Amino acid sequence: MAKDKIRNDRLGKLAALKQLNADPYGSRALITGMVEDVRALCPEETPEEGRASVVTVAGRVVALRDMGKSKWLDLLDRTGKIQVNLIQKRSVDIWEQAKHLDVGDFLEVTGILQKSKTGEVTIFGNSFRFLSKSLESLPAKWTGLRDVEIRYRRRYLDLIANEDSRKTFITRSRIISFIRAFLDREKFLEVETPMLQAIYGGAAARPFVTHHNALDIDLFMRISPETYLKRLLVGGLDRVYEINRNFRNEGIDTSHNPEFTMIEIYQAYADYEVMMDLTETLVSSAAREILDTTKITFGEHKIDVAAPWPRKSIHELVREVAGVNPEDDEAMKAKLASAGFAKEKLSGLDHDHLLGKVMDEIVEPTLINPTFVTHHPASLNPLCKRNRDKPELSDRFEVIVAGMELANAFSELNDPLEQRARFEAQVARADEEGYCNAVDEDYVSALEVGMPPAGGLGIGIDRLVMLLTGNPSIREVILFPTLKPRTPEELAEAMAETEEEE
RNA sequence: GCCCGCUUAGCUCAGCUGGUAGAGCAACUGACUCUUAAUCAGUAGGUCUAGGGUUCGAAUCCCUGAGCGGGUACCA
Repeated sequence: MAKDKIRNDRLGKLAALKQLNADPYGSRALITGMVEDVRALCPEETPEEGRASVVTVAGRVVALRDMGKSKWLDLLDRTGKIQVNLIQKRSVDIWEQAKHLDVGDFLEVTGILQKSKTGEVTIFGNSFRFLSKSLESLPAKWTGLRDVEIRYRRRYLDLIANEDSRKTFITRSRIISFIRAFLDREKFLEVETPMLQAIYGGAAARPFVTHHNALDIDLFMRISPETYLKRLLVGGLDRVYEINRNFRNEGIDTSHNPEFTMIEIYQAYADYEVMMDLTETLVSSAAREILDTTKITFGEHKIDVAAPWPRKSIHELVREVAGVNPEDDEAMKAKLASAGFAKEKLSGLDHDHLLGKVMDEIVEPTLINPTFVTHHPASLNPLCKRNRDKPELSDRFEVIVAGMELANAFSELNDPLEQRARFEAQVARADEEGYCNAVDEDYVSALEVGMPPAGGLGIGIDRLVMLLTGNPSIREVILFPTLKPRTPEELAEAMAETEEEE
């Protein structure tokens, strides 16, 4: 195969370099700076003899133009590309090594920084050193790498070949840094709470189960850090947040990955309305800081994340968007049926679930710009405070953008007696709702010690990054999204299991 | 889970109603000291996703499986 042939050729070059006493896998490079910074040092005019500045950079060769006794190459690091020229005459002693250069190799280059005749910033190399010899050819520079399966499984190739992808992940990192800086400024404390939990809760999702050998107990990968963060409010850490992974054992699609990054933020003495202010400020200022604009193109949609965002109750939205009376179950059923839903599926739904269905199916797809959807039925979330005036509703909101749930927040229930009662009701329905596996007595007894009223907020970081980078698929913003195993050994194993099942 | 689509050289892709596989780039050899998708001349490279079937003959048609993508269901 061509692939093996290339590898053998490169192994030959590796051996040749060793013959020349050159280490193909060099160590520490003493660079002048990153490519971007070095480029900025380049003088406009060619300097006089003896006054030129000598710089050292390191990076991967991504293009090689061979002209016999001269070679031009492009060196890439995270910040950009810089052109390098090597001439036999100027670097006689290492010219033999230069003959073994390939696209893909990492080099350290030292030379004079000045523009070429065509105006390109160039390092005219006096010397270079191999930092790493590549044994596999990179994807063709011009066509890039489009095969999504290779892009996800071998993300390093994607990052080398596709600048868009590289930018997406750099932006992701900057978004997270921005959020941390923002919350630190507001005197929030970043904390870490258990990912291995004996009792899981804080959301409605099925968990991953794992096993601890020494304790000989099953543990659950957390579906949410919520109850642990609120224990910290009880402990007096009155503003906390955690950015980390949650795990939900459910379907995979363009907005769901089994492990995903959430930020949860809890602020004592606040409520859900304070969290609305926080959410729209956080997101819109992140956009302004990182994108320099609040206007975003997302798939088909033009979205503006500038604050303030409209705040609408579920009842208002059902009335305005779906055009039905939210108190009239039959009208909602008729509406859903006319939208193509099977009547037999609708008959089993109670009032609260009917409302949820109308929201999910009819209202949310129409919400493109960020919208606070408020006052969900209290029965749907046992951790959420009831609305004072309408106790059948909760003081809660979700943020919907481009039809997708971006954030979820509420005033935290801090009455331990009501909390226990709601947990018990939930466990009784656990089979159908899958909300939690047991009453979390430890959490309830924490509430009995006393938890201040608080606003709690969760934002899906992956979805926020999707929004701010204009990527309509969550796999484009997760470096290594969950995929089925594909290596020969893994495949053989998977096949064997399939056969056993049959 | 169900439905639809995709899978051909290292990469990006052609390949019609079935006639035995092609291009560009990358690679290799040679020429070339200001190129930048370098150029020029030449060479090599394939289990057409896997298995089975129909056929004189299958990348192409049929069946089964795999991976990936999209939709749908599930996910308050």
